[in-house]
Amino acid sequence: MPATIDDVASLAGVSAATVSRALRGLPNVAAATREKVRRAADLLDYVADPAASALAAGRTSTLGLVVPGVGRWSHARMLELIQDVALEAGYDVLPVTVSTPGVRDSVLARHPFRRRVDGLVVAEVPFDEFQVSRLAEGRPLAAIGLELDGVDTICADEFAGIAAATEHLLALGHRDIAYVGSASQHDHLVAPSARRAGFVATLESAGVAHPDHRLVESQLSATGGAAAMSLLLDEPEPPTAIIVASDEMALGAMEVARLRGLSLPLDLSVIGVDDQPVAQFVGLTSVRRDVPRLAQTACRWVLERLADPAVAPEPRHVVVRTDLVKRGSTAAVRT
Amino acid sequence: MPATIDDVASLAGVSAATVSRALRGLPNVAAATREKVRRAADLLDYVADPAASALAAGRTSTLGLVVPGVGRWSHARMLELIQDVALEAGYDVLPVTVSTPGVRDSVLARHPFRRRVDGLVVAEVPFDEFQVSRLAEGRPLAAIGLELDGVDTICADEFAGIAAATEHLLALGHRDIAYVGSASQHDHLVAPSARRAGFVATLESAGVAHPDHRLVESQLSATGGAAAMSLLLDEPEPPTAIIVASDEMALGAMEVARLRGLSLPLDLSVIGVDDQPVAQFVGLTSVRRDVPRLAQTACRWVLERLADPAVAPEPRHVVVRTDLVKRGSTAAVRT
DNA sequence: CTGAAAGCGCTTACAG
DNA sequence: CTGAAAGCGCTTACAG
Repeated sequence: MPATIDDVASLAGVSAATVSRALRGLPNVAAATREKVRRAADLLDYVADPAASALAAGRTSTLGLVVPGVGRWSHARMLELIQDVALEAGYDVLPVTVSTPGVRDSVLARHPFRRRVDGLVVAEVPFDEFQVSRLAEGRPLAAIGLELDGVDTICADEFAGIAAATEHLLALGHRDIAYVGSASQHDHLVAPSARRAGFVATLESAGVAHPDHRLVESQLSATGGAAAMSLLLDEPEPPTAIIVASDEMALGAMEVARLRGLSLPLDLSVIGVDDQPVAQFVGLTSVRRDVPRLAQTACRWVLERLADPAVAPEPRHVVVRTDLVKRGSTAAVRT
Repeated sequence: MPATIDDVASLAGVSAATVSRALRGLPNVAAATREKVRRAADLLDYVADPAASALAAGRTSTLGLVVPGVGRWSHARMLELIQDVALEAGYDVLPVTVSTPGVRDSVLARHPFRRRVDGLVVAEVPFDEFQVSRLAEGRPLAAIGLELDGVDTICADEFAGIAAATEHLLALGHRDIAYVGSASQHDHLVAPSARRAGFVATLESAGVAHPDHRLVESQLSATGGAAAMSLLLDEPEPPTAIIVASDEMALGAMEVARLRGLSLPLDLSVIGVDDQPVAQFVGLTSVRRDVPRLAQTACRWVLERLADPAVAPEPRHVVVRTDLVKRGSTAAVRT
């Protein structure tokens, strides 16, 4: 049986209240007392029971996190980054993965965070204002990649990123460009619509056509990229360049293109999104998103509001710049 | 403020004890009473406070999970699968990602599961018996991909999988084969050593050489595969076939090979591990691991022991078969 | 089948 | 700076 606060108290010769104060670093504890308590706690390998603390204090010291599966590099990274920031601040993180709209609804119905977390971060999962407030139940919440009025939001400048990618291809002489976006369109999800809009707007202002069959939707995975590429290559006249919504997709797409006998980047230019480590290795041109910035900011905002409920009375909305990293996967169009 | 058990009790006109019993489906509650209580709870949107339950019952209804980061498809899948099984049984999952030996040691020091979980699953994170028992502190634990005496373990037959892959290449006439394994070698981690052994043993029994420079180690990611491939292709006489330890690695490796002007599979045969969805799409020959079986079994074992501490007094050790799925990325050696 | 009461292990005003 | 005491919201023997 693990030691309790009373064990520590009697070993240190003080009251349980003093142990509690000393160990949590509260003020108004004599330095000598604190030292004595610390030694006793160490000796007994004491850690406060989180359930008892939560019940007594009315705080769980846990953060909820909603992510759309962790199959994608950027979401796996977000999970790790948020866990790091939270742990640093003495918070656990309770992640829930929401892979489909069905799961999302069952999550909403099951209240997985009810009384379980003090605040939460929602990362790129399609929720509207109402659903998000149902999840939060009055607790601090920050959203990544969502457009929501009442809560803190941070997202990458997806429009500018894809616009830059499109311009890059135009500058290389491409006039038949395809865009493969995420299949999970949603009013409040920033990426899918902003990217698409960045693509379309750039082509339009250059006077270049963007027929519907050049706008494809697929899963944000290598498999999804491979599937979309197959589709595009099945057409009588395939595009000369393609922008896909993640680097994973790009890898899958490039592999299929090469399987089909295309020589890259001569026959086809490819651009991904995220600029995850592999992009540099395989020379993939990619729209870099500052994933650490997105994840850490969202997490810190929640911690801030937890520490001081009066901070930033108005919801914060930040857009983080994206950068096009040009590499060898894009080249001048074949003439 | 969310409703408490007393709110439900007074609304239903019964005692808190009866509410507790009725809602948890315990026997010895009149059907009519149970119905009445359920309606009251629904009306008040009541969910029992997990902290209070945990404190009173001495159980947290939470499972701990240790995974080595979630950047890899198989680990992300395991997280999802285990979450599903656990939720089904009324348990939450508290995952901790351990990406480096440094993090592993700090996890051991910080007791992240102390009083926080009822049992735990450890998936492919290098722990020895002593460390695992320190984590478990007497609670049920199951390990995936680890060779440990005192606890339930389940792993894929990595030796047979890589042996089959190697035989396949030999049958295709390859005599210069490279193997790229995981950089995280560890006495108790099954995959790295079993795979390597399967590779070496198969070549030896066929009388084929396996010089040291054909045994490479790298990260289990597309980046790691790309890096290893670069290394191998820098040699004066590159191998004609390569087995890499994950499908992600294979994608990275193939991309680099093609970038360098090789034509696949004519100039180079490639085999991955896992057979994740993308493998089928890009025609990658891969050693299929039954990830759902691994994850679900481990999770169920823990739940079983939680339900009945007397079950299976002896630790269980199961090895799950692997299957080589042959596709177009492997072909006869060029003559 | 149901209820009253104790207790789980903490934290937090309140006194001193 | 420290302690005694109440209380957080449940569950669980124990009685009936």
